[in-house]
Amino acid sequence: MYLYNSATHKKEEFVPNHPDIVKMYTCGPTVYDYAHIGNLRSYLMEDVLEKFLRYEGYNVKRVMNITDVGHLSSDADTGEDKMLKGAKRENKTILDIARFYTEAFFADCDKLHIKRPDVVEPATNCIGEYIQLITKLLDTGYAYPAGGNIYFDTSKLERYYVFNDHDAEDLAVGVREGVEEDGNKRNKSDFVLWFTQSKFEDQALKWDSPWGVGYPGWHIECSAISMKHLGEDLDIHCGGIDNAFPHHTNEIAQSEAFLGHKWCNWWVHVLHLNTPTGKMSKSKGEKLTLSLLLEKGYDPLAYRLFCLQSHYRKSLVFSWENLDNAQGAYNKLVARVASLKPGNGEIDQAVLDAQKEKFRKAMGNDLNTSLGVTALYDALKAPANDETKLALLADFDRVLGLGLLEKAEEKRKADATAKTSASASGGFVISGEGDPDIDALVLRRAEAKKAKDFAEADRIRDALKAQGIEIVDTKDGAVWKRV
RNA sequence: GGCGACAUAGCCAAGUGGUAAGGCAUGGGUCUGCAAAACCCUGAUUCCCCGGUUCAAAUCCGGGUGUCGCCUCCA
Repeated sequence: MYLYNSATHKKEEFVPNHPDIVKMYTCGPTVYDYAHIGNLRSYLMEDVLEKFLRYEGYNVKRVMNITDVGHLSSDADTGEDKMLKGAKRENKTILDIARFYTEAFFADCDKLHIKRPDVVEPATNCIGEYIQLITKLLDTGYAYPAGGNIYFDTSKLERYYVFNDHDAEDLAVGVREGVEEDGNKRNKSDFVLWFTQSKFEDQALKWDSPWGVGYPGWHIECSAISMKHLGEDLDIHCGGIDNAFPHHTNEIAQSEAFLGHKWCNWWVHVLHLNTPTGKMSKSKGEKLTLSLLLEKGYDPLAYRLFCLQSHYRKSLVFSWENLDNAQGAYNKLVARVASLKPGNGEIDQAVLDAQKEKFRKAMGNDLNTSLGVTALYDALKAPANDETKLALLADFDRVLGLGLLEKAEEKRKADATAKTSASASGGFVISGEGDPDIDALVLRRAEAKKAKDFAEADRIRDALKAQGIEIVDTKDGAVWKRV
């Protein structure tokens, strides 16, 4: 497959270091609050990448960290730590909070059909590894102590700004409010590997180290956790675009200084989901969590479709109108799949192969998920029997993860249940929950219709609608449901 | 201020030099007492702007403009 590499700014043919395995690392969530759907977009697109690699026959080992140290006590993040404060009042420890939001994160992932990585490692599990890494960097002269902290010396590297042509002089330190230049640094771009002088007054988690009691810097966890589980090299490192600098830049600096050789070949960055007014994480309005989408009646998989219709390297604007579009498209897709009849003839191998090739080509071109979704529609329109179409849909869904066959099966079952629970009266069938009062009204409306008293029929329909009950006529009778 | 990405219909988008896929929405039709659902039909003389190369440019080159991101918390 061809995959865009942020490190070279080019689409390149993907070739893993070892033919038998693809080593993949993902920067995981900071678990101090619920993830918003913009966070989840990144994990969703990375999930598609992993699934496509598997689809192409690769063995994938994927590792994800959980950031549960370093940021939790920060007050810099405007008001976002309210939940943490609230939880503190409830006598929960930071680790309880981390556990709670880690579980919430994976619960969201489940709903979006995002596969759990093979290894999930909390940052607080690997203090020994960080110390080992930092010790070697100090021994080899890549790191230095200053003001109680250990810093990485970026001037020791031939090339520090690997993603962009930054110039140290151009970096505007202090552009953001609350960020002050650290006088201990030898170079503007140096960064902290180990803190003993806490930036935050109430840093709750601390560990002993050769340099004093403290806690690790922001970047060291990803390098150490990756090496712990994937060894000295890495095929693909993923994350949101905001991580490219400085987080990933610093990871490369410390990892390659430690290893003495090239570390990771492919850097995959997912662009942001924005609101019409700007960046999601800073939006002032309601926090867009997956739970909120569910409360409003959206299917999480409609959100997945919404993401898949766009491309991971393009920023995407979220609006309720856009999500409505996606939900409508998803419902139609499920309905069309549900109307296919299984066991309808033999699979047509020629059609199957031709359609699969189109899908592979689309997805293999830097994960063109928009064309991947088009392949679903092409499969539904293919000149073949239903058995072939179902086989294609099942095949593509291994990567797209839209759960189309499962949803279609649910829909078929629900329709069948409604039919069997229908009560018949004089040949007129009423489907619903079986409420006798409502059934009686529906029947009265049917009789009014039969007598061509449409005014009365519409009156009953409107009256029920006022109670939140909708009647839909079918050729066998009427179906009512609460909306 | 510096660096980077992106710009195609109301919206999401495909497109990698040969005359603008697909999806959603809209509008029209069939069906229905009406409605809903379903099905059929429907849309860009043009791809942010201005130049250039070419027989031919959404695609290549140059110059603008706009939007978004990063510049030590961020997916």
